[in-house]
Amino acid sequence: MESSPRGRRPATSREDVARAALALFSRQGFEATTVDEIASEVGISRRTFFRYYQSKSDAVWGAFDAELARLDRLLSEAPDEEGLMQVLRRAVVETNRFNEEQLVDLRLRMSLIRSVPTLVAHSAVRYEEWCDVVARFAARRLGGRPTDLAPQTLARAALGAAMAAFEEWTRRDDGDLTEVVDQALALLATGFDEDRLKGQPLGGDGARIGDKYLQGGEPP
Amino acid sequence: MESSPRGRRPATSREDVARAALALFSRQGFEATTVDEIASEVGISRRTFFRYYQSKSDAVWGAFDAELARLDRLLSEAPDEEGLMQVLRRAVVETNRFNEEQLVDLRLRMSLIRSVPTLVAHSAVRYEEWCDVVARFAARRLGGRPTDLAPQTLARAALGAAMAAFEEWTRRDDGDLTEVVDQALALLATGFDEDRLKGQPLGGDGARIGDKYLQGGEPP
DNA sequence: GACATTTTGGCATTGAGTGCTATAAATTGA
DNA sequence: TCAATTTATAGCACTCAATGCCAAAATGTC
Repeated sequence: MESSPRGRRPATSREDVARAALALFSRQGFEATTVDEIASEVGISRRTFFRYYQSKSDAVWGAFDAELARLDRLLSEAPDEEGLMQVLRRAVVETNRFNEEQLVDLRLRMSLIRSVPTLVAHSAVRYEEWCDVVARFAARRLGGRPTDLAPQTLARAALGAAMAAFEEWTRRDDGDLTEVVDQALALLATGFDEDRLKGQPLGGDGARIGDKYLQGGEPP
Repeated sequence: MESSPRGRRPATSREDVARAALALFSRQGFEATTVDEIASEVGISRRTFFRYYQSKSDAVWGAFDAELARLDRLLSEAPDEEGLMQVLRRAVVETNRFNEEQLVDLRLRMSLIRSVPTLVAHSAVRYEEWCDVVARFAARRLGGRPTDLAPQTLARAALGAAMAAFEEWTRRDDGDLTEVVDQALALLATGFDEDRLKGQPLGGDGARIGDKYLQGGEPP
């Protein structure tokens, strides 16, 4: 099947390195873990670690690239009849459907990403790639270039919604990730109109937005 | 007037350090500028630089803390009758009203922040503080805690809109910052509904949203 | 076995950031 | 004027991430 690989075989894989790194991070903390430790855990040299991941932070992001590609595909393949926000909502929810094992890992990753300052910082770089994908989609739908105000605003706002959903999901130990993501994006589509938020029913499952999104809100 | 300061006088000020740093960054680039250079430019030691700013990146953020406090005040003092998004929109626009001299600096700062990866990363940390302020406001208005999904989604989405506005303003050399910020937040309040985006008039100045926000969008 | 290819390891270097300690400069009070 | 106190600074040592460079190891090919 595979064309014969020519030179020396890799001593390990990106996956194994990420696994070892994540284990160490969760055991002794991100900052307290040095690259040397990760490297020696996997049996490679420090120098080689940096050939697998550009930075210590990058090791936390696992297969994010693949997820991005999937989001891009989902957004591109959506039928034109389906509305802008509806496609976006469905695509983002879909890319966040994981099995139990993946979810355990993801929860660990996300809790690191949102609590360790170094990783909070680094996340901005990775999330920018996510925004680019969404902005390109928005530009196709709205017209204009991906760098224009409308696509950029939509992309960054959608990112914000997704981040809020992740944070909510990470903080609470129960709850379905896809459901929270769906709620956040639905919320975004309301334009945060107070009337719609507090009372009116929303299409789709017919639930009142207020029932699901406003924990402390009393009816007017 | 001032109570007499007790010990040795500071050799410089945060403002002067920031000014020198910014000048060097703009001349030779952020990465190519070392903390030693900045320090010696201001006539202090490297060690002392880190007593003025926690990191090299922080020097780019000038008086961001003051801006945050102002936003907080504007959001707190708004009348209850004024709608959620209207208050937010007005407050964010207001905190971004600067004079010509400040705008020159700001343009430089923002162009660094959005183009230098290290600063893109660091921005996430500072922007989180901004989100906290908005989330607290949203929680007061919507009920519940600032960490709940709705306030968090609104805060992060609003941040996204503001960032998109800054990016647009920084990229184009003309254009009024407050106007672009206002447009982005108005856009957010539409919920990105395609019908509203492409045709319907919006309250306030009565302009069609499509006229202002969609450069390439043709009427349906 | 010679050769090309790919990965790895080690070394040196740069530069950010931190902890510690001594010193300089300023006010206050006797 | 001198001592005590207070605050800011300078300098040193150290850790650690990240990068460039080059030699060595491992593998397939001819």
